[in-house]
Amino acid sequence: MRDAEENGPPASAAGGDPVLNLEGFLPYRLSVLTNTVSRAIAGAYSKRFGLSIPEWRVLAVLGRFPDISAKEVTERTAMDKVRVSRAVAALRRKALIKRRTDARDRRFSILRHSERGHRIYEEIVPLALSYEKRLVDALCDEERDALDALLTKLMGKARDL
Amino acid sequence: MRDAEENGPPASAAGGDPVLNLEGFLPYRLSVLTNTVSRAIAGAYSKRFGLSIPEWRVLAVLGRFPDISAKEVTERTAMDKVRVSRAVAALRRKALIKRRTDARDRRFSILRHSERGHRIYEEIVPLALSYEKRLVDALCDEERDALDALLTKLMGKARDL
DNA sequence: ATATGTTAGTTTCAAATGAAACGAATTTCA
DNA sequence: TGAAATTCGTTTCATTTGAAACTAACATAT
Repeated sequence: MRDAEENGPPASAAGGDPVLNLEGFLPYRLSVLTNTVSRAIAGAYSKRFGLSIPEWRVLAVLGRFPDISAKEVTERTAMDKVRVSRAVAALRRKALIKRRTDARDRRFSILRHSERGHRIYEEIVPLALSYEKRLVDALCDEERDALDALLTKLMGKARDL
Repeated sequence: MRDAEENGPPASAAGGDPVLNLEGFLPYRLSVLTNTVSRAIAGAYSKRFGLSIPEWRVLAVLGRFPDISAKEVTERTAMDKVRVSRAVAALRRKALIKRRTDARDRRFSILRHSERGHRIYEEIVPLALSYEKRLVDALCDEERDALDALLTKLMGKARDL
């Protein structure tokens, strides 16, 4: 690797030049960690089951909350409605979920696993949980609790800004 | 909101049906937090300076490590070489960075801010740092240290899997 | 009832993305 | 030497993405 000064001042030098230390910058570190984790998990089911990340997320949330609308899926997955719409369309094409229409308000859909979709879901869940477990196994109990609290706190703050 | 049972069993019910609690699933929580944070920061400079996220990242890493190659940019930003190539091309089009060729090995580029690029960088850095500061202000000193250690630990583990 | 406004979900279109193929420069090894 | 292999960076091409426009269903107000 070419030589370049290692680890200068963290935020601003004496002269006043502001410098951003990318390696220590929280948003950047979060981004790298998240991408690494997401891809690892996606790799576990995308090839084997032909599911995209949005498709898996919809399947996952329907596993826990059957018979909800696409609207509620957007709320529970933090994906925008276009992504959800396309993921739902793809899952229906593959016959992994079924859609009814809410009789009380016919704008709403009612989504639910198909038989096959549910079986696939039940195959993937242990893989996902096992990955999470191996990841979290690097931490002791106190660290796990701390992580949980930190993520909750940061998420709350991030939503405000 | 339509009613749907709140918070069932965390991982697997007595019957043996595996269930994934998306709200508590670490990879998912990381993803939501990261996207929220990234968009908030991007909003601060994309409109005002017409920079995409990859472009800003290249500018940021060149602020800290001037005169590095595109290859080294990929290593320091965790972006793939196609993204870096395009971000570099865009920044050159906007005359925000300059490119030379390494005389010792003419496959390597040598990248550096232009005058204008450096001024823009110096305008954005305080915005980015201020956002990070407000985010981290939700935490006390111990929590900050804990967060730092946790991210380092998780990143190390994630890389292995 | 009719108009106006709002909401759920889809489609369109232009931009972003990444895998794979590529060209140019360099290194390796016979 | 010179042929094969490797590396940096770009380009091609097919897919993914999201903002904005749209349709259909419902709500509200006049």
